[in-house]
Amino acid sequence: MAPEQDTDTPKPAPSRRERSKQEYLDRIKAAAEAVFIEKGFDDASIREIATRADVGVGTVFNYAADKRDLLFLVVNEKLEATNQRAYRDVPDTLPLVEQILIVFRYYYLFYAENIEIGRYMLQESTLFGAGEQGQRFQEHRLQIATQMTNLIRRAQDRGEIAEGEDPALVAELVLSILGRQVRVWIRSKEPEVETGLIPLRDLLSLMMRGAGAS
Amino acid sequence: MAPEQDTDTPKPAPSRRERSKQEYLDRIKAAAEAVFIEKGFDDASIREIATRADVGVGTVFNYAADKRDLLFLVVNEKLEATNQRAYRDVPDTLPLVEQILIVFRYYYLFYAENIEIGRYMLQESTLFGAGEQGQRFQEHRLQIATQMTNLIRRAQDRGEIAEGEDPALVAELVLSILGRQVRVWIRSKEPEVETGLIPLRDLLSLMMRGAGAS
DNA sequence: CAATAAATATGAACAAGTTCATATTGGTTA
DNA sequence: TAACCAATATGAACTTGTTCATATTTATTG
Repeated sequence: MAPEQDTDTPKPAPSRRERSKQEYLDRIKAAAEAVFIEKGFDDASIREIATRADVGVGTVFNYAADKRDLLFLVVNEKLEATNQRAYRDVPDTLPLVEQILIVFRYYYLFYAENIEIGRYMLQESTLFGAGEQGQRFQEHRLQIATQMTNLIRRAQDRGEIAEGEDPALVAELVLSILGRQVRVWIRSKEPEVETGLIPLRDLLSLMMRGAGAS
Repeated sequence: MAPEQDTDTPKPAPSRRERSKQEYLDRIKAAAEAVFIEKGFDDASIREIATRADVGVGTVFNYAADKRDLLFLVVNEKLEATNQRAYRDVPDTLPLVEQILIVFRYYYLFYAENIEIGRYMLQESTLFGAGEQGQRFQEHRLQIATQMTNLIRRAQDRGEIAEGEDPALVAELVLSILGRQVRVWIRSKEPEVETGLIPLRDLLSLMMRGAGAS
């Protein structure tokens, strides 16, 4: 109950400076999230975020390299949480295509929950990689690829995927399908999750059986 | 030799105003292209483009809705030309995968020719659709899908693609592969065309034979 | 505690995209 | 030609992301 360990313990009682820093960060993150959700990325202004966080404009840039970085400061952990949940909830007994669709549904739900920001995220995800949060975002992508590869490898062990195939390559194909379809989907006026999943099922089935003639 | 037909002919002798407009447009396009190529998208400034075109800043915005629109005013026709050339040069006798790779090589060459702008284009292509040039860009994408569908339909006629498959769905899968790989490729430091094409061949082959076990 | 150094906060200043009221030009009508 | 209207050009002004010299706060040392 008493966390009052001496120095050198894993949790050496945060200094006043560290506490202050954390408080600033929390306030900025909260304000940024609110404004981004209210107004979308383009119409959100740093000045308004700073004001709501009760912080100087310049201070915001001590916590995020730029506006884009600020957005990903807010969404990165949400993204990671979504991903965690998605793979945790995949039943081990379902056919691969159904498993993938469950994972994809989580992603679609995430984007649907906040369309404006989701649109912007997908757009930026093409290149974004500089800055701390950009780095983190790209690492998250690697994780997604790894997890999908594992899902496919298990399907291969079950005999659903041909012996000789490289699970990583199949995963690449699966994520290609997701990438294009989610972009098409999110461009529509009011993207609806179940509607968006329909073409995914078709494409995944096609991928499984192959396009070539016997 | 004398194009001095009366009114109502298809080409009714451009009025002074039309000529002037065309000249302004030409000057702005030329200046924009030069500056975009010299400095890339972000570092190109409207003011410099206006100065080089010998035009007021405001005038630029009479010819393009915004900076992004200005870029696509310059690149849209190049893109369309590239696409034309790509499909014109596809031999009718090659296997489908090789045909697709020839088309893809043209796309990669286009992007490689001007990496900075290419990166920006791929990023914006996710959502860009408002404004005149955005419209045109999205129409171009539809055309790309149609052309790929036709290529696949012909392969189906040759017996390369299974009878029952929908060529449009197969085309969707092919373009999914392209979309992801070109994004991964262009994110690298110095994207080299032939290197970028390697994973495409693997993925297209996988697509043809299918991932599922016999 | 006083003095010093390091970390952090701050907002004025800057740069660049965009808007818009006004001026200019081109076409049309009397 | 003169008078009027519509199209187009223009740059001052506004907004907003971003930088940076300075002020403030916190930690450390003597």
